[in-house]
Amino acid sequence: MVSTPGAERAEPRKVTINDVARSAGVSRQTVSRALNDKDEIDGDTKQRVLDAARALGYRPSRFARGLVRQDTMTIGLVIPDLLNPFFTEVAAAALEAARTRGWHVVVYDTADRAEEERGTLQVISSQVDAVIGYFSCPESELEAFTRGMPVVLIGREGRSTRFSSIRIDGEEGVHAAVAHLVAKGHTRIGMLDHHTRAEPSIRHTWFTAAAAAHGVDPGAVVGADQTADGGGSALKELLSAHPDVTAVFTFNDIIAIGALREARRTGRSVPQDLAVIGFDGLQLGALVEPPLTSVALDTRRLGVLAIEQVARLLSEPPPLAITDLVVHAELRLSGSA
Amino acid sequence: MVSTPGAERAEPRKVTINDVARSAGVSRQTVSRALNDKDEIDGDTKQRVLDAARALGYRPSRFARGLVRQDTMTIGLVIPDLLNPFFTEVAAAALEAARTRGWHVVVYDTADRAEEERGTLQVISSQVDAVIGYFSCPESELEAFTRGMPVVLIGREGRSTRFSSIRIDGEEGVHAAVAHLVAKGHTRIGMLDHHTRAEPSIRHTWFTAAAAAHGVDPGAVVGADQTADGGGSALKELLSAHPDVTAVFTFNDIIAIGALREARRTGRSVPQDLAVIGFDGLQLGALVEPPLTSVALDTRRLGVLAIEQVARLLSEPPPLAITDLVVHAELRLSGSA
DNA sequence: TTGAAAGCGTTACCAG
DNA sequence: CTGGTAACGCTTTCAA
Repeated sequence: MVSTPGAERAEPRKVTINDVARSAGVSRQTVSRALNDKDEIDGDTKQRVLDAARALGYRPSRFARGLVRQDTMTIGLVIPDLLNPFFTEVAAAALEAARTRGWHVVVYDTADRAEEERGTLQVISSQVDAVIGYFSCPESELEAFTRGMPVVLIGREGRSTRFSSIRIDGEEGVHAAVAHLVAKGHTRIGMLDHHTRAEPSIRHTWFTAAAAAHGVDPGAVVGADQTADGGGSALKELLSAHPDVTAVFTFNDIIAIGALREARRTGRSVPQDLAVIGFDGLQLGALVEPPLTSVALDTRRLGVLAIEQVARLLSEPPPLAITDLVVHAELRLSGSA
Repeated sequence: MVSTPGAERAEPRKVTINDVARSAGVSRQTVSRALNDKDEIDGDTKQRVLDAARALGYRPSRFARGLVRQDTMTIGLVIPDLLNPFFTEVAAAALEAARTRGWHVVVYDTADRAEEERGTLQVISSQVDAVIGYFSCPESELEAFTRGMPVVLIGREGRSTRFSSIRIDGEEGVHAAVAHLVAKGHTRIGMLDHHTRAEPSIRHTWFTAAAAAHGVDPGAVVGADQTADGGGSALKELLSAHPDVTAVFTFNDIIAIGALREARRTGRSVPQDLAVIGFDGLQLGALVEPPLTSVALDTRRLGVLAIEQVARLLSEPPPLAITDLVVHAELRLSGSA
């Protein structure tokens, strides 16, 4: 939980521009000139001011400065887990895109907990000019906390027109993945979904549809934590419940990688004994053995699109033009299937 | 490069508290009361104000608010590459530690480029209350840009007392790594250092000393980019120059993982044909095959210590108490050596 | 319960 | 080249 802010302020009262002015025997404005490197100031005076400022340990207040020169954009980026490479990749792309615009990005990691998400939502509106995030709370709540602020949702459909959202469309990709497995002769395909808070994931829906389209029974599904360990345990569970499964599709690459490792541990070779296809197409997938086949999307594009959409929202008055922002995920074949 | 900030402001002039007051037919203070949920206000009035605020799309200025209630702490976290899991782990820990204090963290990814680092330094002082970072520029420059602000350096010795720094001490760990390799019968041990900007890395120094202590020739060293691909190419280069090498120590785990993959590609089995020991002890090391042996440090602790040190700096007037902040790295044996 | 006035720390705009 | 004055948008204090 977010504790009382500012509990640990520095003891000494803040040194202001006035203190520096007094100490240097000049006026505030002159101090301002010296510090902001204006040229309309005498060399000696400037040096004297700079010295005084340094001596006092003066640092301009970013609030006062921001108040008068309204030229700073700060974006809040809210993600459930920075250690999940998917979000790291998105965040890295967003940071870069923001940097080219001179924008600052405050990152909030909610540890995938509703409580932290709410805490963040609570404070964020007074800290940033716009929000990009992967939220799991209901839209009504989002709405309440972000009123009047541009919000871009990633990996989630925005049902209200209040929010922009960037959709991840993996329907065709998942279809292709199942088709590939079927073509390879697999007739029993399982899925390691993620442990959802409520409903099954959309990726699961895609899987079910694709399986049905190929006459495959989509019944072998277990939930997994979104970690490699979670993927390992889930695979174990899946195989013990459905020993005839010879291929698995997973909610994401992290889970797939855990499954890969579990398969290895139990002496199955991949893809011969068990084929594995993940989702996300993380760079990480290329580092494991065998390299991971995945329904891959462009995480970089996701981050960049989000920043671009914020820019659009900022310059365009509501209501939102209903641009359909989509990142498509496509099957990328590699060693694991 | 960081472009002109705020180039894309919203067209419509900002709605202020005064606009809301006028629209609701009350005074500023009443609006303030309504929005801040004070109880000294009539229910109807409050509702009317809230409605007006929503209708106008009003959002309080964080600068004005920050100016009057000085209770927000924002830390700048500067790292060379968020996609490098080492920094991701440190960042995640720092974010979490900051969150428990109610602090906000602005993350800057400098893409490992001096130019971006300078750009960041340039703007950061007017955006945050303290800085935590992995910098490569000279201290004099750091000093100039962060005057009067608490600064905590990670993974780098602070030579001046102007900065706090958290040291990574891997001397014993590297010694143990070399000892382990020697005990396994390796007599020709190479190192994949990182491509440094200037001098060889301190890790290389540790390696040289450890090798000497064990009567091993430490001459087989090549530089590598800090990526898996970089590690792969570097291993190729090392082995072609020194075909008798049977074990390598690497600057970090990412490079080691690349080396692992390259070894596999060229048909060498690890650790039989080639032993590999990395540095950092990333979680990622447990996902590759074989699991990576590494001189491991507690990245989480690094991030947490940095935040704690900022807190200390904030409450303690300079000059800095010379606390020696260290994170020790120790050999963690696994499959690759 | 509400409003008027006084800042918070800084920079912009004019005078001098 | 320098200083006075007026914002910037908000909250706090004190009266009404």
